[in-house]
Amino acid sequence: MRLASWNVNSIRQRETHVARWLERVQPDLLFLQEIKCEAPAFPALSFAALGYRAEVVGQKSYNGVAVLSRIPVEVTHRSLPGLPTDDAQARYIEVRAGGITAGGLYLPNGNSGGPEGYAYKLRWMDLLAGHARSLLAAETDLALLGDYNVCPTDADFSPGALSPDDALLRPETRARYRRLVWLGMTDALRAMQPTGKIFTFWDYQSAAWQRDSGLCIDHALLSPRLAERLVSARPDREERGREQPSDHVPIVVEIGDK
DNA sequence: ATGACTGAGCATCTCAGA
Repeated sequence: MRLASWNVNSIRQRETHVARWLERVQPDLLFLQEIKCEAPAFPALSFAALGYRAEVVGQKSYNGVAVLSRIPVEVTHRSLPGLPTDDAQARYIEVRAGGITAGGLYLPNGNSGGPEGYAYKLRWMDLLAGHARSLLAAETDLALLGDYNVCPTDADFSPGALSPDDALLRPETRARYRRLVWLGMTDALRAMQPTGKIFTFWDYQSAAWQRDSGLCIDHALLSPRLAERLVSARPDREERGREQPSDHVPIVVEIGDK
């Protein structure tokens, strides 16, 4: 089973990038973040032509997540369980597919909106950990993948790419990411490459891509039994070199058969 | 010293991204 995640920074700007990538990589599930549109504006037809159906949790202008699948899926959640029902931010979608549960997430950045904005990020991470804990308690084969907006360690960003007090690397942020890992989840990218640089994002500014000044903020966490089936996990850096790319590249995780 | 990126939207500027 091939799982993937990609923050596309507007699906309408990246429609052809995504279509070509689906043809090239052929994932079973592709989770998308920052689609930046409501469901009716999602270009579902061009993906349907390639054999992928879309489940969309849309939002105008900001955020927005979706999943494209070439296998049957049942949507289990369209928002993170535990958030207030009036929370309008489209950041979570979860499906059952191919015998596993897979959540696609777009975690709040936390640098905007002052102290409230950062508190929202931490609250979101607390709820994510609580949700993961209950799924794992029920022996669910679980994958949580997406744009976490967290650099877990100092190996996960280039020197100078972030200010020292950035919300992506504050101790409170990292502690909450570790709490997720300590539930028994395996960071698939790091399991495949324990040391050295792994980047999934390069800023559009300051020639960050040309200088390879990047961040590792897109992650795939796997429950214990899925981790045992892990075959490969990698960011697809090729996509960052294209014309008018997203600032993030896709991550691809291969899970072997049971 | 200067300029310095991208996307969306009740837009020619502001907000957000990270």
